[in-house]
Amino acid sequence: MPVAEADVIAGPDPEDACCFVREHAGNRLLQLVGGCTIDYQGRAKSQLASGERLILLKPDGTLLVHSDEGVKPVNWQPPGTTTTADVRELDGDTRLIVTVERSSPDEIVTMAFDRVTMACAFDIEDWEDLELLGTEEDIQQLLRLHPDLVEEGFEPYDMELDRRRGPMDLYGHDVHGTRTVVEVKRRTAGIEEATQLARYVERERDKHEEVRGLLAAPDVSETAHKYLRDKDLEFCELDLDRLMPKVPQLHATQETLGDFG
Amino acid sequence: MPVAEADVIAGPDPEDACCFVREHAGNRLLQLVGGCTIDYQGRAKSQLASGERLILLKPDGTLLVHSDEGVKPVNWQPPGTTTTADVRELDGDTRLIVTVERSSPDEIVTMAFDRVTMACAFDIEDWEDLELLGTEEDIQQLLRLHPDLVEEGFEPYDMELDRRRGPMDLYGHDVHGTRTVVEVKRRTAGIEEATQLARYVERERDKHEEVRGLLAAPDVSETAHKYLRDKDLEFCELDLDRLMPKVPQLHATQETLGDFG
DNA sequence: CGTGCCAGGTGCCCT
DNA sequence: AGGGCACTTGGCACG
Repeated sequence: MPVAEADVIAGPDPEDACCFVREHAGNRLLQLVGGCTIDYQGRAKSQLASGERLILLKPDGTLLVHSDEGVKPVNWQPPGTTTTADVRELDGDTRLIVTVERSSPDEIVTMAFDRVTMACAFDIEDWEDLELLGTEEDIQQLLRLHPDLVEEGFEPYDMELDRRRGPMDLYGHDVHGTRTVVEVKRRTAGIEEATQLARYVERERDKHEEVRGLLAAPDVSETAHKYLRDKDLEFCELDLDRLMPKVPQLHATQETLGDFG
Repeated sequence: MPVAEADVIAGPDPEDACCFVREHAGNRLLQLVGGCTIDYQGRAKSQLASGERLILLKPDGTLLVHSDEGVKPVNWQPPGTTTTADVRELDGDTRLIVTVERSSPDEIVTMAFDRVTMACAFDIEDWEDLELLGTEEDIQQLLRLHPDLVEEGFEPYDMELDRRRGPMDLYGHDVHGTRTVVEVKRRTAGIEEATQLARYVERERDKHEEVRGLLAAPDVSETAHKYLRDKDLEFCELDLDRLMPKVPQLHATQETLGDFG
């Protein structure tokens, strides 16, 4: 297996940096570190005065501009962009100008460097997909398998491949045979989640005599709880500490089933 | 001004890489490129089989793990983490293990490298704040200044420093003196945005005789439009192409005002 | 493609 | 710290 070497150049002049970008953009994972101004125009518009940043250009056309703080890039562009590098005279200096643009929506990010500290490029190949456990989907499926964790006697309909019933997470009937809509959340439910449940239940109440609505979440905000009571809906506390440990088995079971399906 | 040089080492062995991480983590912007497995345990849980990735560790404790595609990091941690580097025997190989953890919530990301292609560290200092134009806040303020763009004769209350009236974007009365709540959106409004307006208006209708509700957005989904009609609410189309160009003046005006305030 | 909705969402501001 | 909400949200699945 060939070890892809990293090309690194320290403190290149604008011309060298420009060639470097042209050579590797859209091809390898390209990095630029240096002082630059950044302008963005597209869905919104932004300007960023000169400062030192790390620029990442992925082979798929993704742009990321990171400052020294925080998770979110200070500027970015989604995959599918095209990159241009040029050298221009600006304020009597020769500068590297890198633009990254895309269409629909039309957007452009322009980076004007007053100094390039480092440029490097390398191949990274990643064939693996992230396996994520503990999503809302996981919790839903657990509750489908163990409906008593929602409420004693609750029995969900099988909506596996029948989304025509609607976007409800769980739909079934309670111990008294009353239709019951359940909206599942993996974290503290707020007013927005309560509203979402209310909307689903309202639709069902238009069609049927009596419909209960349950918001199943590890916690609920006070405002949301009040809203639920106003709308004749209920909160159902989920004990994530008990549920989460069951998730790995669930995934294991599904892999096994996959062998047959 | 001292030019911060980048420290770069290519293909370090695990021990060297370990020292490098210990030396720079939490101090400079640290990068690792190489093949690794990644495990995350915290609010959820994830596993990622061995593949080549770019790891970024910012001085503020932010962790970013990027693969070769997409805007979102495949794993991450927000600022405030602590980093540990160790060398361990695993499957008969000596491997670099880097862990990044934090508390409240308790979370840990563990990276086990089977190869480090490159490690580098450098200082980037960025004192500048992004100036973003065309946010929802901008559009709100424009409409406050030019209420006729919402509707002929609309007059908003001055809620500048009085949030007690509620979280409504705009609140005023129309040409007939009828109370009118306006929810502003910068992009196509969907069912969620319609629901949000409905919630605000419902509260006001509980307190007052007659209240109109306007969803002001560049567009609205069909479902949302229907929902608005059902709830006796209205859609108000915003012409962003006409509004956006006015935003720069708005910001300029506010800077000027800032000189006096 | 539009529309809805989850996300380990993140970040901001307010109480 | 809790809570509501915008975000150049991004990403996916479905009609």
